[in-house]
Amino acid sequence: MTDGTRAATGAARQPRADALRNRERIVAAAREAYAEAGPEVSLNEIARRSGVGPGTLYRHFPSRAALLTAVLKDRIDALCGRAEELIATDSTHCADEALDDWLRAFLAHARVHHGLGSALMVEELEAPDGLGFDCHQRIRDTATSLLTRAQTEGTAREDLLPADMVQLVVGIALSTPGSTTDPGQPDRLLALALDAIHTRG
Amino acid sequence: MTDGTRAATGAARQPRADALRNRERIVAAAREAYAEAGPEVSLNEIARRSGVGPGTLYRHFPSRAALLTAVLKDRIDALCGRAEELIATDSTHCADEALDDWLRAFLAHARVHHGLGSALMVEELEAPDGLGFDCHQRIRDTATSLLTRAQTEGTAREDLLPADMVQLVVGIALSTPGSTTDPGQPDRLLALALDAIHTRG
DNA sequence: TGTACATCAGTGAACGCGCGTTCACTGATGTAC
DNA sequence: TGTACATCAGTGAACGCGCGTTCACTGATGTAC
Repeated sequence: MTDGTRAATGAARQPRADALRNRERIVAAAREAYAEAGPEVSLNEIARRSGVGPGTLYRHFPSRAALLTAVLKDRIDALCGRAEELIATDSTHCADEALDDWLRAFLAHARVHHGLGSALMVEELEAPDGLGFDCHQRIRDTATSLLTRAQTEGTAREDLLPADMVQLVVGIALSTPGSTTDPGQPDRLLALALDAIHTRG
Repeated sequence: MTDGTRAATGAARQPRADALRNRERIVAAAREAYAEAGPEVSLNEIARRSGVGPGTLYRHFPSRAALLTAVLKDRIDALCGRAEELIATDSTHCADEALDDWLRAFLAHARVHHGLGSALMVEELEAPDGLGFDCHQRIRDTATSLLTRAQTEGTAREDLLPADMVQLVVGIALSTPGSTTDPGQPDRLLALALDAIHTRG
């Protein structure tokens, strides 16, 4: 008892089965709720959808940002992971095409989450608890890799900053909500952006 | 009394002096509050800043949209009025330059209002009470005139839609809030957008 | 000009609501034997 | 394997808060004379 009961063994107790289950349910409900109602949806509403009490939600995610990050992590991993894989292995794949494809996928991701990606970009940086920073950094890294490759190939503007490229696409996502009356607009705006990103000729 | 007391004379009573005064104070306070805290700022907060009771605010502006519109109307008039004037009179002024200048001013306007312009664009259309529609239409008309002129001169892409051009700039405003850590970014993003808008060569 | 009055703007307490958040209690489950 | 127990996750009523909105009452002021 002099050093506590846990430190002596050095092994943490296994997480309870119902805790894991509930955590998963909360994340799933949050994912749905965010997609339907945007990132401002209330935490009580998410708890209700999950079928858990608000206290349970708080136990798993002490802040709104923590939950947001948990929801995004999977998607961002998928989004960036495949791109990084492509960069590392497939050197024959056209750098230009890879960049365009990725930005297209990124836009789709940001739009389906009601500009939730941007919420992370914009808000999380103000709360440097390291939660949102990971996601943000991950996207920046991937964007940098893709852009640098295209620049080396000479198909992207030399003076373009990766952060600017990302932010431009985030802007498109924010200005074209899911309820827009013109479903073709996001693609047209992205085409414009890609046009600006590429070198002329 | 058979036809009411007012209809007989046909003249409406002059608005009271304090009513005009308060209306002006509310609009001024709202303008400040929106610029500082964004378009989601509470109506009670605006009333507090104005030094009037909440009831007074409601008497003048029955909905949030009505107040928003009143705040924007002046600025939008200024923004669009001068452009339209230029178009009508100064045919020697380069169409290209006029378009760029106007989009630059439009971006500055949208940014200082925390994407408030976009709030109008996006939300107001859903409540077709004619309040937000005026502002939206005004901007679209100006954008169309400027773009058409540039297209005639051959300095803007033929396939570009005015609505897309506006939306792209709105996106830049939304993705670069006033608190951004990179004050040069909005200009750089606009330069990219302008690049996409213009024809190559 | 001065006065009486009808009109209508201003007031602000109050309501109901949903939010974020807490906490004392209950109960499930991982672990040691 | 089975059992006792300590741990810790779950619960959900409750709190304080600020919001949007209302409304009975007060008071300012435009108008008629």
